[in-house]
Amino acid sequence: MVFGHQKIESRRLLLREIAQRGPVPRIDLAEHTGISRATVTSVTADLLRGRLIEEVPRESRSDESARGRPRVDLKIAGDAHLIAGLKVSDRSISLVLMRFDGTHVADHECPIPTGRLTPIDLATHIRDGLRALAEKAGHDLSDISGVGVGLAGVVDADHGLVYWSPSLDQRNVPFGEVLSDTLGVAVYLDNDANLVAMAELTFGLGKSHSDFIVITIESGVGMGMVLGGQLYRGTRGCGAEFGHTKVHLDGALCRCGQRGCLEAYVADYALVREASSVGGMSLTTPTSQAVSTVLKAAKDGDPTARTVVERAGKMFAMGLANLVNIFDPELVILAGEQMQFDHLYADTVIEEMRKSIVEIDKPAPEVVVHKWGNLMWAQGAAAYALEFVQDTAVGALEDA
Amino acid sequence: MVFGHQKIESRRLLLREIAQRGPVPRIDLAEHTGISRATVTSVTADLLRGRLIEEVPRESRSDESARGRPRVDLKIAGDAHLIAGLKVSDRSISLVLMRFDGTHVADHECPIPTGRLTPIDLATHIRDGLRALAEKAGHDLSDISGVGVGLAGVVDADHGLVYWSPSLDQRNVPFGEVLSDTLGVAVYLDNDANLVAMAELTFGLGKSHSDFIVITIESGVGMGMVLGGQLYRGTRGCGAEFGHTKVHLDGALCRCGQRGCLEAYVADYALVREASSVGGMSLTTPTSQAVSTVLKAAKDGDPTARTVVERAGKMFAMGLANLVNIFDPELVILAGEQMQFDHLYADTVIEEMRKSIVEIDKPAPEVVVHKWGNLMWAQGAAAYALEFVQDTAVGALEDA
DNA sequence: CCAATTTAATTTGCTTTTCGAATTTAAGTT
DNA sequence: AACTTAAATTCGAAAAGCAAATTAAATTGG
Repeated sequence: MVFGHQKIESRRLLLREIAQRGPVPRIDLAEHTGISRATVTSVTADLLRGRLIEEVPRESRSDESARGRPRVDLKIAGDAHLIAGLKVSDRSISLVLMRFDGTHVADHECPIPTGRLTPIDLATHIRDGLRALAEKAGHDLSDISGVGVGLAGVVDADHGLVYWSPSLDQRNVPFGEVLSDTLGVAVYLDNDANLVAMAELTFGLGKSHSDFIVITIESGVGMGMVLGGQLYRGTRGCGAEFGHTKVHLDGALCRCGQRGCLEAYVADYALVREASSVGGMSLTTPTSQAVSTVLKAAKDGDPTARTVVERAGKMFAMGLANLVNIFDPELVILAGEQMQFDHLYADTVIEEMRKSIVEIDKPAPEVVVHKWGNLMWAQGAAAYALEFVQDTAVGALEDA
Repeated sequence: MVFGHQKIESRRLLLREIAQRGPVPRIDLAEHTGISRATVTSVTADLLRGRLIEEVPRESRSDESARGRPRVDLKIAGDAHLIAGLKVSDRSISLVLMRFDGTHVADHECPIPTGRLTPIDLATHIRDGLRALAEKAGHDLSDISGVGVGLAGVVDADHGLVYWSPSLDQRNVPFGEVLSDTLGVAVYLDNDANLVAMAELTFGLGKSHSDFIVITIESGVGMGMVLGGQLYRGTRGCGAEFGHTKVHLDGALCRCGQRGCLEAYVADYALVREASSVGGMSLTTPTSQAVSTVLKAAKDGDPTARTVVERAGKMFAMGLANLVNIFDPELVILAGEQMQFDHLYADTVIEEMRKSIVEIDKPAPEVVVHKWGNLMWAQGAAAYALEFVQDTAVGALEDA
């Protein structure tokens, strides 16, 4: 048939719908998908038989009539599969384990040597981390149905190919393959910039929005885009390089070697560099501490520090405004874990952005700040893997 | 059925495929779409019966064996429908008439009063223009199956609503409705920035690329995006405002009232303004002539003019690089009709852009310059309408 | 407490759509 | 003229989904 096996297609569609809407009765599924009630009954029967979903009694609500046959909610069967997600950063790996319904099972953090590793070494560290993670929950590595992996650098997610990553000592590594060989489990690789967007799409505001962008600030500035309910990756797989968007002609030097990058004004190292070179501040302390010093000085009214911090805010607002002007999203999510960057998330910055976007009668996009924890990335990786595991599970359903 | 009437869906799919690939034999259609040969035969039979496509003898090629039953090419039946496209600009309307297969029938240009018009007035001018256009080809307005209309401003294409346009004296006009009432023909409205992208998608490089951006320079700077083979409009329908992307904090004043917009450095009025305010050039002549003067002076080595023009180029390169960094497209198309902007399309500018994008192992996106004629916009509008006419025609096919 | 009512879910029979395999068609080749 | 090759068509069967009818599970009212 045209669209592959169609029955599989509607199974997939309904499974996704149930995953997204949480417990939901059949009649609502029919309503929202446009599939007839008869077919919903038959398809959900298949899913129930395969133990991918389960029926749960519905608690009565005041807003719906209590008469008639009561609705029966369907939800994803949490125990159907285990999914892991992890992100590799410079000195550690963060991991989470979740059930098929996205609920949290365990998390873990394990240190790795700093600097570049061989693919085999990194794969081994990941395997050890996953084993420890599984053990925490009384499981075995082989119980896991899929592992999502986020890696900094340039990654071709479709082919599991790593063009370049700060974590690896080689270029053009088929790391997806290496990893799944090492683990004996299906591995889904992606650029880490996309992970937070994925996490938002699956567990966050994606439930109610289909076009949004997510900005993350850590050491660098990252970005993920969701367009039409789908993660958009560029064509070369190198994610959206918002941090290296130019905000000043021949401006400040960026660690990427170019000039005028947004990152060169707002990243931690940029703040410290400026404050120490211009002001009398001698900052020989490590970066993270030095940043706090600069921010505190700015708050306390030190004029140099204040200028530096204010300019960072203005540049950030300008970069954001450019994004909004180009994409016209419904929503902009600023995600981060560190209080360090509060100055970029400040109302004044957002106000500044609003003033820089093209005005029309419709309201400007909503801006929300999400302070996620450290596991945000790993959870996004798991969300990414979850999609594949869902599809695989649907494909593996036997016919009656 | 799940996806609406499926037969209609496969008819639509095959018609699009034929439209895009030009004359193509059935077996290739089956190959490319994944539809079985049996079904291709039956569906194309329907399309043939409805006279939407026709069989043409295939010229023999050296690269395919001449044995066996020869392939029979299918192509869109040009005479099935007439489609018009038009764009409203400040002092005239440009129109084209094309056949169902996209071939040119006639074009026309008619002046309109400058300044804002009432919706009814503008609709009347459009009707008159269309009548003149149809007459040129020996047709009547009522022979036209669909009209695509491009309007500057903020347009909600899905609802035919014009939030604001420099051509209209009112806001929030349901202009699509007004027009189709006036014309008695189906009207499809869109923001003009999208039209060139549409034209490229349908008649230009869209045949071989699915992710690209199109930049247009006239008086302002416009942009259209094609992502995944589809035109991307923002969520508020206000097109991609590349021209009002900020390239300098608190920079030059733009006619939109904000500061530092790209347009404020590269648009015609910006060049003239700078050259006259700084240099000794007194430019009281009309803008288009003044621009030529500045450009000529720059070429002849006048230092002031040269600085102005060079900076425009650098700013443009920076804006382009930002786009590439964010989208990572396969291709960037610079489209324009006026030789005036050659300085922006120069190799040095493109080279400058290449130096400002994030480097990875894969090659940078291709950049091509398309010097289309004045009718580019109108043709894009027609291409937009063509899609709808195709779908309508498929939907109207009677069953055997 | 039982009949009527209401609403959700399921079953039944049928239609639509597509496909695979066999067949036909239209050429070239020997 | 008989054979080969490859495209297109035909034909019977299977898949998938739907509408309408039916069944199920609750509340409400007398």
